Amino acid sequence: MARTAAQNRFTLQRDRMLRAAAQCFNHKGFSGTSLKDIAGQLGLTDAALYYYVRDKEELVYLCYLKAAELGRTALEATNAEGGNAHERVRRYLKRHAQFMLGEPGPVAIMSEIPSLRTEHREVILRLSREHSARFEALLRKGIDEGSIAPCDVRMTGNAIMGALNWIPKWHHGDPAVTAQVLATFPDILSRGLLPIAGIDSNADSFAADAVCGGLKP
Amino acid sequence: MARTAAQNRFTLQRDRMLRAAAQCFNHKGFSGTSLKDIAGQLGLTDAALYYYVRDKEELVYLCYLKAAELGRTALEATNAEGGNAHERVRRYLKRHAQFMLGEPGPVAIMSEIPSLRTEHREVILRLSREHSARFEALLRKGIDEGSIAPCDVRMTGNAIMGALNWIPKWHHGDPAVTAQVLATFPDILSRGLLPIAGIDSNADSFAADAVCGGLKP
DNA sequence: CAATAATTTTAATTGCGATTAAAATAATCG
DNA sequence: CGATTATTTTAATCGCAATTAAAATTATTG
Repeated sequence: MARTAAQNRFTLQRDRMLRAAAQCFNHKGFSGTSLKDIAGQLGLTDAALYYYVRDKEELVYLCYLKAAELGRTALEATNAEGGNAHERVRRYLKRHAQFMLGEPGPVAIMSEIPSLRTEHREVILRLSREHSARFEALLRKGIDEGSIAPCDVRMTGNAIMGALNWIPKWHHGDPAVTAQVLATFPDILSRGLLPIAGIDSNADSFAADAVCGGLKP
Repeated sequence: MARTAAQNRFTLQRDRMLRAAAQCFNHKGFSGTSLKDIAGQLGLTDAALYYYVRDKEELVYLCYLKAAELGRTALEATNAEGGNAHERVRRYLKRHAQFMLGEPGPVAIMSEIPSLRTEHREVILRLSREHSARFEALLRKGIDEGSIAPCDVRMTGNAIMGALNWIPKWHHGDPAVTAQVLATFPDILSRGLLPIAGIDSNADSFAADAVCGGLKP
């Protein structure tokens, strides 16, 4: 249980590594960053990274794992605070964005999931699906209680998560922009969920639902 | 002006190449796809690709260029059809998604812009910014005419584009899902733009606007 | 059909980035 | 301090995917 000082240092240093890696991936693109680049950011030599990870694939895996856990944490923390579903969605979005852009981050965009080795890929995909499922459950709760307008929760979830996950693509670390994002994004993304008195929601979507039947992403 | 048959075949074959490349990139990730993979899809040898492009970087550039032009085309075509801004946004989203998932596509997710060579990167970024600007102008028009609720057009644009651009990430070619996406996405993404009688929009965002002042994508 | 141009392949080459092994340095601990 | 452990570096190696050159094939055209 009690971690030795060494174990702590190891974990801490590895986490610095993951942040450096994420930053490089987002700045220079995945194929454009070498282990040397990442090591360079930390004032180290590329070979030093192998003390912390088996290989580059594991490095990527750990980056993605961290990103996934961060999302889960954001949602759990928000749910723990209570409130109606619409409010929760809003607060979750803000918290998740805060994590991505601020302290625990930066977080790497998961553009290379397919090249993870099978076991790792499956872990990430499972976490990813679980997170989606929990978010969809929250949407459903909102629909039941009336704080969220009826909608196709899977597609709506995908849309919102997509917008959220894309943030690191155009956000380049400017603190003013960070503040702006945190101030506006949660509202922008949750606004479309509000029930509108007198409008029976998106009728089109329901028609499509009826026509298409079950889906299977 | 009149293109010879040969020129036509060349362009056609190159376009098949771009589609194969985009599909590979999205399926296997960028770092996971070799020229051999792309050539394989076309029943060719890797070396054959060099008849069509100078190098791999140019291949990626052309993929991205196509993706960018496709977005511009979708928006222009929609604007040409007229209608109020909210309706246009909705139709544009549908058309763009249609392009990405259907005929002219598939389209490659632009995850490797940073590793394009400078001139190419600048072309793509310029097109990208121009497209954002045009979309934001459409939002502004909607706000003026009252079909869209007042909002931070830059952030709202980013959010909507993010959700749109993320689609190829989780869409794996199932026709039923494609239909579902086209039927629901445009509504989901444009719903949040509707003015709501009795609600003076997202006051938070405006407060933030006042505080932050200018931003710099 | 001959000749020229267009397209693809075969067979090297090449270079870079990931990886490894062994040595060197720094930290920790009895 | 001496010894052991933790961390990093130096210096190779290694493999793979990109690239190239020349030859072979296929299409076009006068």
